[in-house]
Amino acid sequence: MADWVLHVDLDQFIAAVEVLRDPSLRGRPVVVGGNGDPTERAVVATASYEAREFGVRSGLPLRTAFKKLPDAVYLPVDHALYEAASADVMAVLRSFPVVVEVLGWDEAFVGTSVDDPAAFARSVQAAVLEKTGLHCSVGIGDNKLRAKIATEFGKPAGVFQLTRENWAEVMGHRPTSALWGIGAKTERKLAELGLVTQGAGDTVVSATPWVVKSRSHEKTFQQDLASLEDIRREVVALAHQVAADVVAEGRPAVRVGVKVRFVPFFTKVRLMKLPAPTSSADELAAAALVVLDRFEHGRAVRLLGVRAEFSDDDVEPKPSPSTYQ
DNA sequence: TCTGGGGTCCTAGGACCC
DNA sequence: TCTGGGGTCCTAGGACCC
Repeated sequence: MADWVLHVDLDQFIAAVEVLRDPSLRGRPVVVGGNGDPTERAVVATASYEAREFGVRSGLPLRTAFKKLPDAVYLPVDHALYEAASADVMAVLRSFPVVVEVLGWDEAFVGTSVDDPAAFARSVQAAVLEKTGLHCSVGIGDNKLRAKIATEFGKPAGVFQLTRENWAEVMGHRPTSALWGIGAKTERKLAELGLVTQGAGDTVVSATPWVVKSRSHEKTFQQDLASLEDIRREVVALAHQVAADVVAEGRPAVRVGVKVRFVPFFTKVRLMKLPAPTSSADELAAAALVVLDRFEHGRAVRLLGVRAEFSDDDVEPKPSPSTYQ
């Protein structure tokens, strides 16, 4: 028996959940994003494989997607539905004798000790499909980084194993941005330095529940805001939404931040430590207005955001090694 | 028909203290 | 007569991920 890290990732998760709700969508190009109105300021959250064939992918402006694919089905984002589906999938994973570390709605690390990880991965896929109707891909690795990267080679609905043995063969010719955590900017910097890739990574899969460190709400306005009066009103409204999350979290906020995206597309963030921790909507709104006053105003505003941050001190201690299997 | 929303982590610089 | 070194707190910004 050997220790393995599996990375389980649902295939086109949001689109797949929408197809489960409405099976008539199966096989059609489905695009989920914003309020489902492809003429609004919003971007694609997920596109089905049928839509991806036409170049519609996550992050693309909905308006651009609509130009490429006017006949696709456009749907609004339904967070509650995806959260419920995600919880079902995680429950299936936990039904195995493994440690599950949730990474997001549609992915998790699974730590296990088995002789045949590929066979185990297949049984996980079969269980997830049977219980939830959703397909997933599984990456198998000797650490988290390799497992995470392996998943992409297994999509869709497949299994791929990436370890010290085949790392150079599989990854050697790929750009550094193929690594998890390396994006376009870092890739460019590394290329200038001529640096090569390597596969050192974290092997500990932890079941410790994720503890949120901040809560935020932001809003892109369909029409830019010109008056300070409108801006202040929207900041107060966002602060009240954030306060509701803070109350639900049961921990007071210790910092308040305001994000302003000015026209044409220029974003600034200001933060302030609160004089005392609070969960009060009025106090958070008042603090947000104080922070708002510290911006240089004058340009029109296309987005506003308000964030509340929690103290690091009340976060649980690190998992002990005994949580590792 | 330009460019969402919700997060985390890291770095760097200034203020301040001993 | 001119100012070291170390530490912490706080804020701004960058980068990345889903």
